[in-house]
Amino acid sequence: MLLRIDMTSDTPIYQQIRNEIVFGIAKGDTKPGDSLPTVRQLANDIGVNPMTVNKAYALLKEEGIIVINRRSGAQISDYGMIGNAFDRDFDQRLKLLLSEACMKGASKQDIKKHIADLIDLVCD
Amino acid sequence: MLLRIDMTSDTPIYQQIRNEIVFGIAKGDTKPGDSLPTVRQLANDIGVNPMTVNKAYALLKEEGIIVINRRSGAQISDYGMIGNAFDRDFDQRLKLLLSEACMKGASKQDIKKHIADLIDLVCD
DNA sequence: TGTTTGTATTATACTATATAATACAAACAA
DNA sequence: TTGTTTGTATTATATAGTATAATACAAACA
Repeated sequence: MLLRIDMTSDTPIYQQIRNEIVFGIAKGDTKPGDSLPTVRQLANDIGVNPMTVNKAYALLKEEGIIVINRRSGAQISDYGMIGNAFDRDFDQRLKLLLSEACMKGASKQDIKKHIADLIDLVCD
Repeated sequence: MLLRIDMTSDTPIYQQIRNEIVFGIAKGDTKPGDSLPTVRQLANDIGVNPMTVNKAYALLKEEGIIVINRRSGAQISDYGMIGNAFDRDFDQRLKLLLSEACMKGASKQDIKKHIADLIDLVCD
């Protein structure tokens, strides 16, 4: 479990941890049933406070992305069951991205092409 | 100039103001050369402190989206000249969205279709 | 000259983030 | 049972971001 964390980023560390795990799942590197490192282990690897990792795990748990057994630690859940992929928050963030690209002069075709390329990069 | 601001949102107000203006430009409601309300006027309309609006304007100016003449106020700049629409930050945010959709079980085709629909909604 | 503009300054309050040091109940191995 | 590891709760502290508030000032223009 190697997570790329940028300490200088505006994005909070616990959020980055959560995102990196999402990336791993989407790419297929991490699959349902796979175990995550313990809170203390991951905190030690990254070099942050255990409570920061705990916050990331709590967030993932709340989202239904992982399940936590007190002893065996955290495992990737059956994330296919979570619900609608395109909820309001998702659409809001997506609309903002599309608008920014549009505003900067990218054509609709440019955007679609660019996204199609990225999908193959990040999705399994 | 009607901006929809959500006071209960986690997104900072100055950020929401900036985003709403971006939406307006992408959709074609606001065009290069168009004037924005004065800092005090917009602050009064929305019901926030003038310095909050000023922060949004300063951000838009830094991004090259508006130009500011001390007397005549803020105007939409020729945003086509800003640079590459797909910079590192843009791709990072886009990858996260695509990964989340993938993780939740959406197929690549689903995602492309959904995005194609949204593009027509938000872009001119 | 006088008014409006964006902007700078200073102060205050609140919240989020992160670290730190403990502590505790649950789960399991011995 | 006993002992260890797990996630988690608690409390305290420090820092930074956000927002408001009250002024003040230089630039632009009628």
